[in-house]
Amino acid sequence: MKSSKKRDLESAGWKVGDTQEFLELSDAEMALVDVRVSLSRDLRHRRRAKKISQATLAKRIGSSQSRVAKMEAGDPSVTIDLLMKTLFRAGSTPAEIGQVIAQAG
Amino acid sequence: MKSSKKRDLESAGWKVGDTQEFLELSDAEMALVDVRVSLSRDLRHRRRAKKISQATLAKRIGSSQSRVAKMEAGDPSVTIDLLMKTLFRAGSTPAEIGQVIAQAG
DNA sequence: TGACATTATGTCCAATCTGGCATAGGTTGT
DNA sequence: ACAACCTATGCCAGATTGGACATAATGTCA
Repeated sequence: MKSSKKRDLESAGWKVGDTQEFLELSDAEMALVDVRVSLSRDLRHRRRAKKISQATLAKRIGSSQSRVAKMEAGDPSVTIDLLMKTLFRAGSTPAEIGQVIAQAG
Repeated sequence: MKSSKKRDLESAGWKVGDTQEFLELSDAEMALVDVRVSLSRDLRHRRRAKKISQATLAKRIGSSQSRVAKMEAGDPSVTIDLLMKTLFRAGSTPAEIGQVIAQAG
């Protein structure tokens, strides 16, 4: 595990702790985090490409600015289900989302 | 919406009701269901390819037979997060999962 | 048919999630 | 510096989820 990735996870709000404790994040769980982070970034890129604020996007998709912020931050309180639902609502296709996931990690 | 798809959703436990009520399932929500169903089928195919029972898989990934059954059935109580976590635990790669999602629908 | 394995369905409840609110922090333009 | 806008963070109540258990339904083989 590269320490840069550990910093990424920590800064995103994941309880990582020291190296020992870090091992409790199984491979599967880390892969899930990678997927979540990839979808988060995609959402942010797409919103910025449309040049709209988090608040505007939130209103359009029936959520709140704070939750959009957490989605884009890859916050642990955000599920992949919510991210994918949001991306679909924002117009993404299964092919695009699949592509993002295929390149996660 | 093809009535065959409506039957599929109903038989999978989704509250669909009549046509009017059915419209409440937005495009985004239906896309999500498609993703869920695709991942469900992939999980079942992979388990059968390994020739192991739901109970055996459940034990290996730290879940229960009933939940594995619900995962494979695309039950509404199963999230995409759980399906992806299960697939990762079973050895799938992001590329494989992304491919499945890209072809959902 | 009977015995056994496998899968499906229903329910429960602790844990997790989500929209919303409040507010803090940050950025931009004047 | 100020105002206006945008983003981040903390929190909460109501809703959803997931492992577990029981049990029903289905499948398989002799």
